[in-house]
Amino acid sequence: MTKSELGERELDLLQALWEIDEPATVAEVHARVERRGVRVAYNTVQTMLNRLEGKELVRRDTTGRAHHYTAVVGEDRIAESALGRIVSRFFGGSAERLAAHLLEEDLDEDEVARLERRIRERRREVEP
Amino acid sequence: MTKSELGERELDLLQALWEIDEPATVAEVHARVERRGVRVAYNTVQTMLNRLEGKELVRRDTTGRAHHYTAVVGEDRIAESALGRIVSRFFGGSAERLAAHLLEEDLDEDEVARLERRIRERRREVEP
DNA sequence: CCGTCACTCCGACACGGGTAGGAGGAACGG
DNA sequence: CCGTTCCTCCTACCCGTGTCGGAGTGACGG
Repeated sequence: MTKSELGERELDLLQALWEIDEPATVAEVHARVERRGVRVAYNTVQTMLNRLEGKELVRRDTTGRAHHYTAVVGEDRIAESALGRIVSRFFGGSAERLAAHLLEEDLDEDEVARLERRIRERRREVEP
Repeated sequence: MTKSELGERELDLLQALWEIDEPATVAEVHARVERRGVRVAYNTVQTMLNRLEGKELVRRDTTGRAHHYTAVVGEDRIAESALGRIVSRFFGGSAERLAAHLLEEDLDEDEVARLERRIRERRREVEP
């Protein structure tokens, strides 16, 4: 059970780690999030990274002068759990209803067309 | 700009108001959320309802002994904004990518089939 | 008329995310 | 060798959500 309800900043840091995709120092993570337009102090990054370690969402390699952090959770898991909350709260727990909502409210014609093609392709794989 | 980032409990209360769909008292809202399985004190409901009023997400009619609260925001708006955050954080701002994700990860065959039909129906409306 | 009840109001506290300063120590450049 | 720089660690504070308790008050049943 993904206990989450991660804050925005925490997600920013995780995202930085996912992007870097290898053990990264505080400085590297900090640089990354700042380049994303998130203004935050170096120490703040460090603190939150350590807190994330406490939640076991991040692992820390303390060998060497600058410690290296790695995300322990994948982006998929976090995305899925965030999505799950939305689906269960606003769409009666039905991903299908969310899909229908996207269709009606958020996707333009071209996007719908591509989605349809995707569906057909998928059918070919599953149902030969 | 929907400033939101509403808490779970706040959403519970809004949802209760959406469901009741008419000016409701604290007692009514409380009863509603409790029946949903959310255990919370009457006073907590009152406090949060008043805080929601402060955020102008809820309006209060103070005529009469028991005040009546009404949601000022629609469920759609809140859902859309929550969804928007997910989309921009995890799907590069593209609802299409979210749809693709649902297709690959969350929908079963039948659901996909129904979605496809929906798409065709939509096409008939838009493109006669 | 009086006790009880049903509400509202005000105040309080916990917890967690967010933010950061300052101390202290290791390393590095000259 | 020495000052500067780069990190870590510890500590601290703010704010918002979540959670109530107790006081005060108007209404209502008997």
